[in-house]
Amino acid sequence: MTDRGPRKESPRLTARGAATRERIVATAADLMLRQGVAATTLDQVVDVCAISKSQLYHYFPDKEALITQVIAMREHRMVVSQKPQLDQVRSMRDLERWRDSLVTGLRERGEPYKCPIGALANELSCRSDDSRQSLAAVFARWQGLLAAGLSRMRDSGELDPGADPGELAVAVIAALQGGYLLAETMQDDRPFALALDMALNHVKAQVRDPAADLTHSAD
Amino acid sequence: MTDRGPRKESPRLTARGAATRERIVATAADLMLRQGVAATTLDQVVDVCAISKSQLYHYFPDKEALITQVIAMREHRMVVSQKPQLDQVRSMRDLERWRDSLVTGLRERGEPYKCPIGALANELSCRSDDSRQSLAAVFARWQGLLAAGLSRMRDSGELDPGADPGELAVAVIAALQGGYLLAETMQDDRPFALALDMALNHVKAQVRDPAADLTHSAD
DNA sequence: GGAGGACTGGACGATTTCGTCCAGTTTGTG
DNA sequence: CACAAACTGGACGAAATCGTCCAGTCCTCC
Repeated sequence: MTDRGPRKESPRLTARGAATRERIVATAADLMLRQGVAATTLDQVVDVCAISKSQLYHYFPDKEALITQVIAMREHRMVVSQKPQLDQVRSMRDLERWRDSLVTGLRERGEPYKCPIGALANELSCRSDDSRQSLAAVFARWQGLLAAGLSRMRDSGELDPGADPGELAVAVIAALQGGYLLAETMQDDRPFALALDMALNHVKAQVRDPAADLTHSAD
Repeated sequence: MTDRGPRKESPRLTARGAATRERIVATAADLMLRQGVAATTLDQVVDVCAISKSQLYHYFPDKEALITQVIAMREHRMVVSQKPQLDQVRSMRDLERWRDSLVTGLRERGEPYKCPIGALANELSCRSDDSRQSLAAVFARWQGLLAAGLSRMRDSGELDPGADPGELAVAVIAALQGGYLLAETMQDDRPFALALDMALNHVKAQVRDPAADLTHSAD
């Protein structure tokens, strides 16, 4: 995603040009997270980004194309921030660490209590089927990262062999999304934490044999 | 909500007038659920509703006021459809019935896989603080109905005395919301069912004594 | 049967937003 | 240096949308 390689009809792009382009997308992504997609004006992007309108239309044919790139950036950022952690998941403790970093991340960053992907999905899923499918793919990828971790837990015997990592991952992400929505609406981060706790308990309920766990957790 | 009683400055409203007014709100609510609030035009409302624009502005000073009424109608409908069921909740079985009716309701009604309240919350929470607070109040009321049921389960001994109905309700509603979002985005109702199953399992984990349950569930 | 609310129907102005256009300047690199 | 890409800056047209206005008709209840 960072270097998007030899795309179609990219008429030679300088490092500087690529940087500007990236900055435009980042600015749009930020505004769209705070205000919504429809409520974000191209003139706003131009102003905040401190460029002239011609530049915006130099890099993007229209607003649609910009939105598409915003989605791509959100996917990229999700992978960058989630993959390192989720790839480490091999036990419930790892999963709890993941949850903790999400909760503290929610509190600390100055952004609204929103999921950058979920907010886009909510607004765009009914506007263009292309966007909807892209967002569905992002969710699928996120679930895939989580499901891989759960699979490792299952293969190592921590999870019950009958547990379905894919289904568990879907449920966990759903809790995550709902937690974001309630937290944002009520301006309170507790719903987010409660939702994630529920999700982890749901996973924990599939832990193979709690007693067996005690045998090697006597640290 | 249906009869909104003696509101401020309601200059005598005929039955017919009230009906038209209600029809406008219902039409707007429907369009806004399908397309989003910002994407719904007043001209669209006028067209679908088959009234003239003057009528719309006869009943509502501006779009904001209409949105406010849409929120009120959504709350009313939520209470009408949820309260009867949730007031009956006294056991896990009742809760499962509630879940089942939500799942089948999702499939059967022709609407998108969206929560009418959650979709509004997602779009409006960052636009006006008034709307955000109204929606927060709706969520709170919904959670209250559910929490009341969980309280009855706790008082009757089905739930552990240490269980917190309020927190449980928040988590369940969060799962519900996330389930809606994933279902809509992926155009698949399974995430919704998975999320609700997780939520009910979370409640069930607080059931006091599973063994005692067997004594009177031999039907 | 009369008063007042319900309603038509479309013209209209104001504003916002998208997207175009272009003449000219700056920057960077072969 | 020369060329190409990066960039300015604002004027501009087109379209959509909000909201106003009004002359006149229809309905309904007292």
